[in-house]
Amino acid sequence: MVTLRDVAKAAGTSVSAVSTVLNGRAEAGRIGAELQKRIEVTARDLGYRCNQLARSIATGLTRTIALVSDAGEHCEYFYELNAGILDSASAHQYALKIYLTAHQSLASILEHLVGERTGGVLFHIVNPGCATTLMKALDREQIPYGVVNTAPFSRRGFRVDSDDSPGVEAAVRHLHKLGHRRITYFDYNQEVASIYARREGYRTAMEQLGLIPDIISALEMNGPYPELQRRFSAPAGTRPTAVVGYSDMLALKAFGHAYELDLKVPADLSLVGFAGLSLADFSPVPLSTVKQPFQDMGRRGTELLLERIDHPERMAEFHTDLLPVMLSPGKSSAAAPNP
Amino acid sequence: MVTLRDVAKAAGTSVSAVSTVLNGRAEAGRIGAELQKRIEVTARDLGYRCNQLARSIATGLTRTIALVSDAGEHCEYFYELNAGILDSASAHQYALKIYLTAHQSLASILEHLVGERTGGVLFHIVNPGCATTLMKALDREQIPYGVVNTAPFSRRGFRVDSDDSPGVEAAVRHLHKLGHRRITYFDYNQEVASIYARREGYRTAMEQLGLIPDIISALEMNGPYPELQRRFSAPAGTRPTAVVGYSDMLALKAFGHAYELDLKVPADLSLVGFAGLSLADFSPVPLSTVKQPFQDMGRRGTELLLERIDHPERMAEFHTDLLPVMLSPGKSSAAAPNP
DNA sequence: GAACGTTGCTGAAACGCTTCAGCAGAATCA
DNA sequence: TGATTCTGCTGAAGCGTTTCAGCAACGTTC
Repeated sequence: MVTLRDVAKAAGTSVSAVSTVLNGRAEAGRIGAELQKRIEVTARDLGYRCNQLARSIATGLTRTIALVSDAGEHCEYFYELNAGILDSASAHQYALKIYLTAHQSLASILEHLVGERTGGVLFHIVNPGCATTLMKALDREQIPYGVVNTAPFSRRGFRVDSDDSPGVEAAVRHLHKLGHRRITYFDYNQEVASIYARREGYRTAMEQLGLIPDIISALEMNGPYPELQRRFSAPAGTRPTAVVGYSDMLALKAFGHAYELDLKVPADLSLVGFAGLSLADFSPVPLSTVKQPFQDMGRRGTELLLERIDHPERMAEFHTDLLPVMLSPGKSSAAAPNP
Repeated sequence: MVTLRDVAKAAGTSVSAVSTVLNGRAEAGRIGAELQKRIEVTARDLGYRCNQLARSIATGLTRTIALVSDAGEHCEYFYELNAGILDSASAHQYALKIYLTAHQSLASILEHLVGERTGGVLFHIVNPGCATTLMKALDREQIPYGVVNTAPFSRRGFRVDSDDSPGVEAAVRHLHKLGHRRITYFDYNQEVASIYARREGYRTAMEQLGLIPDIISALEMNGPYPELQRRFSAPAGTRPTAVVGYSDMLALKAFGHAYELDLKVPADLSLVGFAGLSLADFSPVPLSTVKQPFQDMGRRGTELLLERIDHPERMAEFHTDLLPVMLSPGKSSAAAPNP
């Protein structure tokens, strides 16, 4: 390991001169051009690399942020969120650490977070319990944080999420424009912000269009869904001609039931999902879906976090950022069948 | 921030005594029971947390490993691999850092890896270029590494992968047992280890069963796939009755073409995929698939890495670990249609 | 009662960096 | 010419740990 001292010795100068030059603080006219050059050259020749740990303990700052997530299995958007966070973090020379509550106790996560003097924390958390415990501890340790793609769990920090309600509205209008009048909404029973937001979007749009809302809230996340089967089994004149799903996953579950009953998508039934990830593309009929900007959300969250790291006082005010979603028509939505 | 010194002062003793006790090195009979108790109590009362950075620079060891991946968008198994790695890492009190080559230059990743004195690196890399550059640098810096779910890129370290070939064999046998005789294999042209391994499994099984192999290697990863369409358009007596896909994704692409041509799955066409993640479950007809043990692979990789960290000399020998895959019958494979 | 062990604790160096006071010498100014 | 400012550089302290030599005090042994 080449240290500052090694470089200083090789360049025939002092450790502080080397540090100053290598950190680009030489511009203040403190170090002569010739010595500066000499230091840079020897540092490169020796393959010097700053020991960030030592720097961190000297400065009291670490260029590391963390993502804490309680995402369960098969979490689709994990990669996308990650990618966005990393994109922005690495642009600012920050590294990212990951903690999953499913694989580590809260206590041990906390231990790591403060033990390694993590600069700030991004939460992607569904379970309020997890979040509030950790947030309280972080407040005590003065570590900034915020949440991404979840409900706000505190009146401090910030929240970045997608603006879901208009997305579902757009989906309903899209179907309406295609001639659909019996549009069923399909979600499940969970007390999560996004469930309410999207359902609300559906209600609003249906009302404005003068249509009768029809909401199926499955009791469980995993099927089968008898209510849906019942709707699909009705005669063609009364059966829904379109289903908007809370998620791509649910839209595909609807696809499954339609398939069983030999309803053809999109000829007999149009389908619109929500999320816009791989599921939508790999459906037998590419799914029309409302795309959430997961990468952007990760990026935005990171930016807000870095801002809080630089200005801890801003933790006091709570800031919400809702990023727009976009309807992305696939092949699963088409003109309504003739009545 | 409460430091060792603060605790020492409060407990009326020396810094070294506190360090000794708090690290559990007091058992050697070096510290009296009474003082030990006193230190523990005051440390707890003051909310002391060891600054891992300082410890790392003092000991020269960091309890951090990294995952470097060049996984592109929509990478399905990223979460699973991650979860496995984290599971094992956190059991050993290690933290995990993530680097994606798509969002950061190799130089900057390297800078981070050695700058923060990362203990070891797990690669999940498809592009050989990325891997070898980084590996050479890591060798120079004496940082242990290994690859997970990719081809070996070096004769040092280790490789953990799934044992794909028997998985495809099992898939073919499964279909054969269901009466299928015209079984087409569907992959794409890419020079990747897993492509060869799985194709080989198909060839072997077909040969042993006395069947004629029929392989479609798409030129592109994204469809449409005219070859497949042609096969599916053939009359019932000559058309394949089953397709084994290189991945779940490709199996679903086949589903898509079947859907267009009104071939019913599994009545007219059986389908088996490979990977066994969310895609398989959310298909309209739950996909029969060969499940890869991504979490286990992550865990195993981490264990091997930690072993290399403790015994750097073992980097010299190359070790391969192939974990078994398992056929998981869904509803997309059934008895072959009557001829 | 001298030599030696053991027990229990402390002090200080070291890890690799940053930062700041300070010191020469040169340049500028009154 | 003496005072002041600027330029260019160094030395040392400090960040929070670990670790090890060393030192009392006491007990044991011969």
